[in-house]
Amino acid sequence: MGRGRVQLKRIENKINRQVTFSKRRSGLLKKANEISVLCDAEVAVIVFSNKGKLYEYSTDHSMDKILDRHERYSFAEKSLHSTDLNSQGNWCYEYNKLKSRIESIQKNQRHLQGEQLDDLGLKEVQQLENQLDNALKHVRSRKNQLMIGLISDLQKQEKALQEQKRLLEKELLEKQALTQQSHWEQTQPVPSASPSTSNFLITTNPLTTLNIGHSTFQAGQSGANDATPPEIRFPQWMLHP
Amino acid sequence: MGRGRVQLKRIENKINRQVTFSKRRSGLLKKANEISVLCDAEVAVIVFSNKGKLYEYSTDHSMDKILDRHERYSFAEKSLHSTDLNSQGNWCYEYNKLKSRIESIQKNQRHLQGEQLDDLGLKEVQQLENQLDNALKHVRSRKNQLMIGLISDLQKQEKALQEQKRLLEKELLEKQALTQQSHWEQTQPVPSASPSTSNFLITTNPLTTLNIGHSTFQAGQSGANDATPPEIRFPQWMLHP
DNA sequence: AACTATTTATAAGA
DNA sequence: TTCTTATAAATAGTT
Repeated sequence: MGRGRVQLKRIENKINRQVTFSKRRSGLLKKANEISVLCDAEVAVIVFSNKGKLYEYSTDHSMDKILDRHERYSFAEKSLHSTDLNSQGNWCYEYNKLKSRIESIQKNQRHLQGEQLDDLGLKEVQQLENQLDNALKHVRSRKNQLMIGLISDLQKQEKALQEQKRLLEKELLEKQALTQQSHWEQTQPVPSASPSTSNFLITTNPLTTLNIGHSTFQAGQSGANDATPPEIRFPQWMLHP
Repeated sequence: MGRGRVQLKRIENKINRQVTFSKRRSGLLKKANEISVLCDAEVAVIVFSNKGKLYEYSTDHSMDKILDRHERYSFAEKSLHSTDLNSQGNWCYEYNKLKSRIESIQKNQRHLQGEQLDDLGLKEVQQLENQLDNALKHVRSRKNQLMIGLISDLQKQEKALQEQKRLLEKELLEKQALTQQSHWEQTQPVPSASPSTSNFLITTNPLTTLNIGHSTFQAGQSGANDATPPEIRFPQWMLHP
């Protein structure tokens, strides 16, 4: 449909493929809706782009219902796993279903970790490579985001520290002035504690707050950092990229 | 698409509806296959007729894989299933144990696919990056291995073909010689058929064997290629890396 | 994202 | 169901 007969094989030009995907995807979903409405059928369509994005259509927006029905329908080949376990009823059936599911997931996961690749063909390996490449892009983007966040936090912290330093210096000057004054006037050997102390507490506050913020940000990391002193420093990897 | 504009509403005439269903169903599945092949997408289509009969298509015949991926992608409704089953004793306990195990594996898997990265901290993201990088290396190595194997096969094939060609040429020369001889001597108007034919069969053998290997490699693609001639060629992606 | 020349899909008819 | 055919839709290539 269009200017030129279409070959049923992968479109190699990336741009073209993407454009065709977009057009045909909407066409497919439209047709799915049409047959569903016109013929009173229950339809589910799931499409993953080669970049891993999901697009879907389902009659009445009830994807789960349809997938459930599908699962129930393909109930034929299930006896294979649960033959000798049939005596215990469907709990056992469900249990073994989960078990085989775990196996299949784990197999997939091993592939994603670059293990157990011998049972994959060329096409599958190619797909896997694309998938991993894509995942890596996402992960690096997330890492970048986190690093930018950390840098911004540190910059705020730096600013707060400078402000704190400024206030302390100011306080020190005042104190010196007072001391000199008292020395001169021979009165008030102890400087008044209340204003200066309250000042100190206030200026300390931002630092504490920032540390809290920082640890919140790091919360997901691991429990192994518990012993780390509240010292501000860059992680190793940040210093050696 | 046909004689008359189509109204997007249920076709009331039963026969008509049935016929339209049949036609559009095959159209839908065809288009699903097309977008899957053309755009390298993973597609699943499930259709239940209003009489409850199931029709389906899935890329590479791996419906379960795609449905799993879909479920992983949209994982909101999980608690729904496990809550009402809590009351049934220790089968249920084991069951739920497996279930939570699946969830944890799937979470990890999502990370390996570059999804759901928001709940990861910097250190974890870093680890993930390394892991993926590593996996990618392994996958590429395996890919390389497969490609080298394929190339070596093709080279053998080439060699066999050249040998075949050589024999055919030789045979042709002999035949010509015989013809000339017979022409000259006015005897043996038909050249002896038996040795040349048996030679031909023997030399054809390697080609057939290699084609079997090749089609095994392509097996995952689709059933629509049946009409493709047994031509020897590289997959497109191999020519444009 | 729009625009067409074409190819495809398919509604109606047989 | 299947085939044919007129016509509506989809879409490949282009802008």
